[in-house]
Amino acid sequence: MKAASLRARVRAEMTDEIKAVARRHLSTDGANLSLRAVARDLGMASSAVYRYFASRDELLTALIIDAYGSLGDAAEAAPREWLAVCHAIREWALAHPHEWALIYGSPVPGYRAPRDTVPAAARVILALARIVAAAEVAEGEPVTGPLADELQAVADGFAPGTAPQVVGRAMGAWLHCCGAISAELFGQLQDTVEARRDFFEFQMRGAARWVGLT
Amino acid sequence: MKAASLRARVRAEMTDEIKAVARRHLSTDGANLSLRAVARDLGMASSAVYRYFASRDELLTALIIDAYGSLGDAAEAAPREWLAVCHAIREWALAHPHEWALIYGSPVPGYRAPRDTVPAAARVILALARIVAAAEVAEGEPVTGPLADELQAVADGFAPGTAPQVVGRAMGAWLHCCGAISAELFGQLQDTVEARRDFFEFQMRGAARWVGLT
DNA sequence: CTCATGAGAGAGCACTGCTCACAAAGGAGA
DNA sequence: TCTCCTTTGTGAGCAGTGCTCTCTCATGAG
Repeated sequence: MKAASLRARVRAEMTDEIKAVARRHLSTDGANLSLRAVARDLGMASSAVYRYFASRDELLTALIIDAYGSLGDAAEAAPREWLAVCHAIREWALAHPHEWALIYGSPVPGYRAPRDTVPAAARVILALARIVAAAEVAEGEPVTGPLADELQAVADGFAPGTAPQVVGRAMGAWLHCCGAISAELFGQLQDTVEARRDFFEFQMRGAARWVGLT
Repeated sequence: MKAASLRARVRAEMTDEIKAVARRHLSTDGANLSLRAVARDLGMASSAVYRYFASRDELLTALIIDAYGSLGDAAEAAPREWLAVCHAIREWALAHPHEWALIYGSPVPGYRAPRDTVPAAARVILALARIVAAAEVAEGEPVTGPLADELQAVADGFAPGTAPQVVGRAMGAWLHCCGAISAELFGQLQDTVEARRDFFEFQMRGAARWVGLT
């Protein structure tokens, strides 16, 4: 796997370059990314790009996976504390709004790349789950029915030993976090709340209290 | 304004017909709505549609406003109770997923029609705000700083006499609601939670408790 | 040192949004 | 009633898109 990978090496570099240009286009033109424009910027024929990505959707999927990774990095780099991680996530979203829209906005073609994205997406959630699992939170009133089993399964996978209702509350906090960021990014708070950071912190403090942290 | 409106009348009918076909296309093809395809379905030249909508974006804006109206209707038709309204909103979203994506997903071209949509968007929120305003909720610990003033301004506009921190919590509940529905619709809960309705109810019960209802 | 494989070019298809000059067709004013 | 003139619809056309195909050619593998 040394000299044999020379060709694979330049291929990987080219792939990265395409993704970089595509990411730049994404941040200026929005979600309607043009493969031809990317090729034009790279000084190559549009058909050549298809040697690297079978379709525009495949390029987008690659960008989505990378975005999950980047967001995961940001979340893991923050201090292991609820508010810190939340703010790290929000700041990443503010810095990469179109990539946030790509992963948490409406699915672009009405279809979501199925399995490839799941592990990448899990990292951010895990960063929050770790905090909840590490803390001692009150269990509160239990959930019942099939939902309890499902939440128990999630708990077994993500944070063993956590009560299902705590998992449910943690997921709620995560939804609250996503909702707040998306609302801010997508213009839902326009002309209503300008103290965005304070508002977000207020929301996430509430979410933490609901989960049972502190 | 009687006979003079004959022309305006057929124009309005034509406009509605275009929007209806566009809505149908939206529900099958997703967000990448094709004006030409709509025209084709109507048996008219694509250029004729431009007599009614100056651009594809303008058509989409019209659909967005209509969607807000439809959602507002659904929310107002529900019993004036927290959980009932939340479930009505969710059920509307499940019935009109692409329209939900249109209004609460990522902005399609990176741009949001500015003022036209605001009053339409307010109705759903008002349906929830009424419930909070009508209930007697504990004020809890107060907010301070500029955020408090902004929340107070929102309170004065939406539900006079409500404490700013209650408004903040209510907005949080709304964000939680939006986040939960979007997550369900956009596939975030895939392979994790199947008891969707129970999960949503669990979330919104928690949101209500956080606001201070019941 | 050959030679197959991978990378790139370019034409082409069907589609898109949008503009333009043109042709009916109907209501408004004389 | 007759004449305009605004409104509505047409079809061609431009620039752009995703994607496929065939072709060429340099280069790394054997």
